[in-house]
Amino acid sequence: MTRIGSRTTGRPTLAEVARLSGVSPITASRALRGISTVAPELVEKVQVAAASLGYVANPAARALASKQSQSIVVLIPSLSNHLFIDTLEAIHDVMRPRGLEVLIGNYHYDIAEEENLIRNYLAYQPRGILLTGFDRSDAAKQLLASSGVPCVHMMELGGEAQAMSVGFSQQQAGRAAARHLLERGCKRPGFIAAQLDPRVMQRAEGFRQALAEAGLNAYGREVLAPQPSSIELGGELFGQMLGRHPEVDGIFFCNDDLAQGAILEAMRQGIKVPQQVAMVGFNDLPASAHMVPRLTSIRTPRAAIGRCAAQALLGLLDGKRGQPKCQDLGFELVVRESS
Amino acid sequence: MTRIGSRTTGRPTLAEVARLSGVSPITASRALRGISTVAPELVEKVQVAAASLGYVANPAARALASKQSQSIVVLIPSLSNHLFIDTLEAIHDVMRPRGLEVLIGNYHYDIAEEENLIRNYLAYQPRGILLTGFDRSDAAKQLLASSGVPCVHMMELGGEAQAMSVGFSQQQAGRAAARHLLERGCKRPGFIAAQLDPRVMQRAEGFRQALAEAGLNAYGREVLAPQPSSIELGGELFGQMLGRHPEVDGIFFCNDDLAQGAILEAMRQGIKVPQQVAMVGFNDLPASAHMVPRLTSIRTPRAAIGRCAAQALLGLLDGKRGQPKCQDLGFELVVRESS
DNA sequence: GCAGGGCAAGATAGCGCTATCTTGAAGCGA
DNA sequence: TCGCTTCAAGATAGCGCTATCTTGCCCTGC
Repeated sequence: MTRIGSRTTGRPTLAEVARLSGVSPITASRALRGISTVAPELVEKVQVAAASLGYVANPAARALASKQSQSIVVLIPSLSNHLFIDTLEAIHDVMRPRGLEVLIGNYHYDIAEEENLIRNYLAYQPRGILLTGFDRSDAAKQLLASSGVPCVHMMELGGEAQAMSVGFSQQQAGRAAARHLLERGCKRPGFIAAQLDPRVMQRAEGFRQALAEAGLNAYGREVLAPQPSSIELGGELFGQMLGRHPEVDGIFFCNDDLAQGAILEAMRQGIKVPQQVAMVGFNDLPASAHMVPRLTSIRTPRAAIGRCAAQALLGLLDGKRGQPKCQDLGFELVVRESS
Repeated sequence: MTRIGSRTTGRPTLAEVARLSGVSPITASRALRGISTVAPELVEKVQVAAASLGYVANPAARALASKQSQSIVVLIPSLSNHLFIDTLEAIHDVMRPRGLEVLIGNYHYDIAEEENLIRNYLAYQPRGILLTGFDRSDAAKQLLASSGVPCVHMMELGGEAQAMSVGFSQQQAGRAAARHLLERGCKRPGFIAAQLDPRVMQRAEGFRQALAEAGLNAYGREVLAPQPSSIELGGELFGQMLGRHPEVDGIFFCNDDLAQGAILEAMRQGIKVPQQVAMVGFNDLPASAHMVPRLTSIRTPRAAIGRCAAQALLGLLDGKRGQPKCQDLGFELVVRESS
């Protein structure tokens, strides 16, 4: 009879599996972990016993004994933004089949909150950490470095010399947008951005560079807002742009939702896109291809970044050598009706 | 000197905190957990020591010793759908300040996968589980029941007698949409749906009931597709509706993205909304208020459901009695230009 | 035939915490 | 003053696993 009221949980333990299959607990442990030194017929017996008891190993005990959890941590700056969802799902798709739990930390674009999350999540002894970009507090970097937990950086490239990164050049993407507008004959291009996180500012920098190279005033027509980007804000900022710079004939938006809001606002105001103002978005969100007019956008490999970053991390865990430090997955200008 | 190469992790332990503050480990443990039987000056000393060492308790050890993790599990059918993001964020906002980790399980609308996730997540000995709806395998229900882990069901109401639920009546929402179309003078209303999960079908049922009560053929004009809903699919299904039932003069969409796709498709085809076809969406997603025409929709309390469900679960954990079994948070018909 | 190597299986000893029991000093009334 | 309760603090004993060391068997080869 089971002892009721003891400190036990009622869940079957490895010891019970071992007893049922007539081996020692350590052999049962090895059998279930697929360690090859166990005889095939014992493995079979143990698996049958485990299945019949509905045994699932206690992750806490496992983590404590082995000094390693089966979890990996992903730190992202926002969940409400559709962007990171695709990346997260791809990460899940890679990690779960390997039995790794994905712990998600959302730091709401707040460096201090990120540092805090890192401190707390390191206590879980994760197998690895996936980070967004390179912009974090020195204390956070210090924590990560001294923990020895493998890290992969997503979205941006470069960063610290030793850092592993999977992403694309935000700056080049900004340049590509500018060049496209110029090629389409825009003489007075403008830039609308929100959130103003480091990646947005890199795109802005690329955009400005390309304008400067074309002999235009790089900072001529910009409307920047610190709040999170949204369709609603896109309409507003577009209105502000028209008020301040009525001559604008092409706009690059740092995110598609802003551009979508602007397209809808333009329709309300009877402004013709692209005849009066061309528009180029960023990220190629699902709605963009269906706007009227369909939105030209820079498609970013969000899912691929998640997948490759996850795989790179697994590579680090398996001790694979010779992995590239820096994976540039590029981006793609998808030209549609709005430009 | 610390022993290198031993089985230890290098992270500071409770024992070190205790040594540094001159108390026993158990007293340090109690001090850090805020257990009131420790003298204030000792608490202070322990906290100072912990801070100076950068001590963060090992969750695995804590979970193993106490038979309880500091995590709660949320099972949702999809992440890519914007719907559950709002709910998830609200749950996080309630749980994290209480020091609870949120483990997210996405079962991709697959009952078998959900059962599997439940089996695996129960091994974490979570403090509680938040579930989506009531539609799951008997084995899953059995697992949950015998685990004794408190559960709260989100999105739908009712279900099993003992179950705690926070949501709204999907059926009533479907009725409300139908009644609104009828009030607006629609004589030949139709219904477009995708995904066809249980909640969608409940809305369909409510919609049909209201039509029947008005003396109309309840199943007259329906276009149902099993694949996930999306803007693109909305345009397609709208096209199918027009092909099969050209007389349709008002459509209820089971999700806003379908309606958005239909509005955009209507614009392309030169079909006037609402003059030729009125449209009513569901969920009031962010873009809906900005469509041209602005989309009438049924606003669902997604964030509130997450928040209330999380609070209800905390209530169960704290052993609060007399909580309502069933919290109906209602919904709101937001009438805009499309109807 | 026997020493030695190889290797499957088991015994042992924790991992870093907390539940529970024990101790001892202080407080209090008779 | 004494015996009682009260309660802060500590000692002890695991939680359920796995790393590591040990055992003992079998197979070689000379």
